[in-house]
Amino acid sequence: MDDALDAVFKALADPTRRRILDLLKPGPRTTGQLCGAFDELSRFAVMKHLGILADAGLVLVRREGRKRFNYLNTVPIRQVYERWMGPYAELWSSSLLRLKDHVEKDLNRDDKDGK
Amino acid sequence: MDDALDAVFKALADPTRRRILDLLKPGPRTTGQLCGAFDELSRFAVMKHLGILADAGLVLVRREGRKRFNYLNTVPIRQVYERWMGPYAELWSSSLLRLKDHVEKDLNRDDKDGK
DNA sequence: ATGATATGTGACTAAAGGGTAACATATATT
DNA sequence: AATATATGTTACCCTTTAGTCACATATCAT
Repeated sequence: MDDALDAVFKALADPTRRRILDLLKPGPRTTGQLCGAFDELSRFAVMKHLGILADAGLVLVRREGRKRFNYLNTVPIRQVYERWMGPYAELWSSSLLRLKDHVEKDLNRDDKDGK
Repeated sequence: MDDALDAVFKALADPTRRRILDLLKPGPRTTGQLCGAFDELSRFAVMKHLGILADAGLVLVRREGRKRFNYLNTVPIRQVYERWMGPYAELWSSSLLRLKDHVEKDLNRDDKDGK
């Protein structure tokens, strides 16, 4: 039981990896630059996270000499979004409005029951 | 080191939970209905997953008698999307185009080096 | 009330994954 | 060639978590 975006979700599950993506948001950074941003972590921990992000396709890598530039790739994030926001879902607004109605009905029920 | 959406990402990390969200996409389902869709899993495993999804705010719950209706809430997913697709990121197209250029440069370099 | 249905809880097990330390390779610079 | 810099690898520890079993509670129908 496993879907295509599994690696992406697993990658996004860790806060350190999300912070890495935050750091890559303005533009590419080398591995060393990223390590510098994590004083509390070993260099290798950061590299491991970068590897997981790269396997998931969230980070694209370009090597230049002894430097490795890491790029944020937002395509998988867009796919995540579309998975549950796509056309087959109930419309966001109508869905929430309907739940709001239900909850209000519930509150009324609770009031009547004196809970 | 922990951000506001931590529970959401943790919740999305498991394929069973993503399947549950898929099942809720067309509309609300009761817990029992969801259990029926997972022959290979114990009923309690499904309930545990629903609890995690509810804690993350991805599933909203309305109780009616002995039934519990589970609703998909897409708001956190939209927040995930906006975190890295927002205005401070490099534009999706330009970012990818720039990387494409870099990769092509890389390929040329490799060719020259005869790798 | 009583049985059937639907959901909630406590304790435990086993695998996955984040962390470090020590070691290895590759590239630039002098 | 020799040193410093930047990145890659192997082996191990420990916490987290997905899973089960057994038991408990609440609601509907007769």
